[in-house]
Amino acid sequence: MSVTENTILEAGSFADVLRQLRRLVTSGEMPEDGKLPTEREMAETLGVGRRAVRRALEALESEGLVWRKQGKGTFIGQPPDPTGALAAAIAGQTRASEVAEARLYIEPALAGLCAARAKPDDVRRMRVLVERIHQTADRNAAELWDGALHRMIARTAGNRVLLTAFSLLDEIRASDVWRELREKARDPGSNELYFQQHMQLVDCIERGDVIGAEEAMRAHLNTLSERMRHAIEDSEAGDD
Amino acid sequence: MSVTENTILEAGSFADVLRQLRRLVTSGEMPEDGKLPTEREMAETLGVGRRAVRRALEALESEGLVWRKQGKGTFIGQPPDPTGALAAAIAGQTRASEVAEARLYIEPALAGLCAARAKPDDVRRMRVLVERIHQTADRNAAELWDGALHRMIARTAGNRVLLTAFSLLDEIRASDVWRELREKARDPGSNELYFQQHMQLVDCIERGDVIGAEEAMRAHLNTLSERMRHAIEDSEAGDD
DNA sequence: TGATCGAACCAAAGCATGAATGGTTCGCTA
DNA sequence: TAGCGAACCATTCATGCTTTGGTTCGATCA
Repeated sequence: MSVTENTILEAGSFADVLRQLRRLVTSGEMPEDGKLPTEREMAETLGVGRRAVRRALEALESEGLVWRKQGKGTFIGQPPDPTGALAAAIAGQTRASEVAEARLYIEPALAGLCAARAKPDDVRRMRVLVERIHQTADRNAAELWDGALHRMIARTAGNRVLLTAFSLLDEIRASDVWRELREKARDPGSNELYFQQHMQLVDCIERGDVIGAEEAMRAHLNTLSERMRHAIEDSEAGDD
Repeated sequence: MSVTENTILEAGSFADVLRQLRRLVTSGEMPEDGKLPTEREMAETLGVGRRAVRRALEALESEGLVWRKQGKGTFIGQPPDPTGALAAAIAGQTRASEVAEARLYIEPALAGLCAARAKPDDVRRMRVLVERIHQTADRNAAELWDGALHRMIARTAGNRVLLTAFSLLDEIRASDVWRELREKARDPGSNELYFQQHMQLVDCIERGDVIGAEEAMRAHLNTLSERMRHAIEDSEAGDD
């Protein structure tokens, strides 16, 4: 942002509004749906023209802090991706085995492409995520970091169609039924193994080893679904 | 269908209606959107109770000839899949190379699963499609049959998540930009090669050869994208 | 002269209402 | 008992009005 400093001197209209709105947005207050007041309301509340409010919102939008939609409103954060609706639609119809199977085909492909295309900076960020997964004590939080790592690999692969397919899987996994399934499948003894697998995967990606990355991802997913399968069998045996 | 024959004797209401509606549906008449009259209209037109119409429609629906939706109506054929909207959204953002790449990962996976799960009856229908592709003189029509074969393989694979991913690809390929691209890439000399590849693919599927089916599909897609790439380069060279 | 403001208009989205339509239940009749 | 007619329910769609961001224009003031 190259905000002209002199405008601040002018009884503060635009820059003033920008500061106030930025504080409002970043403070994490506001209703849970993240919807801000309308531009007209803000203008009146802040005692300033609508034009000034719009300029401030444009700045915040370019920073990715808010997103706007004509006829809808201004919202905090990033615009929702259209994958969610589709994922919800098919989530109810799919069995766990189908999702695991699909992952076993799509994620190794993404890992391979990622190995071919990742830049040093990408690898560095992946290593940070691997660290976070391993160091986080709270397993729920660790799973969020794990998801972030897989998403990052998918994004770095640089194929939007496969990324959409992955997002579909990711959304299904994020649904409620799956979360509790994963909690059942949790096994503290496996953490060390997961860490080694993650490290091996990122190592392959770093040296551009496509086949190796695919294999590493496949091995990782296999141990995951193995654990999951055991948990399902146990719980089903318990239910009978 | 175990329609009780005696009902026909009773001045024919249900069985009579069923026959009339089946003829109406299979005759390929009706408006292009495939929407049938409302149940109430049909009942009045045929001079019969709504209940009889509903029973007939239930039979036709169980055969997959029509689909119905509360508040919407009764339609000929299969219900549309919800992938369309998402496909349209990402179609504009993706390059041809990305789609080809994604195909190269997803379709071999589907071919492999298909080889593992196809029943003799499925294989028989695939062979019919291969015949049709090869015997149809009109290349536009032949491409429709080709699409049908790939879709059938995807469906027979029996994984709904991967099927959704495939549908996404399929929708993108069906969009206008892609159709004209395929027309440019058309090469009459390749027809014999495509036929052989299709035959080899179905052969692998028939004998449950997972690896072979994957390889065959991969080889097929590679020649396709090879042709496509040449066509793109030629047209770009021509544009300069 | 240049920036800001207020007002008005445009286009996209939401919302409320009513009609159409498949899904369901009830009592009546032959 | 099966069919019929009627009524009611839940979902979907069409319609018109309102909201809201996007845009333009002239007026105002430093």
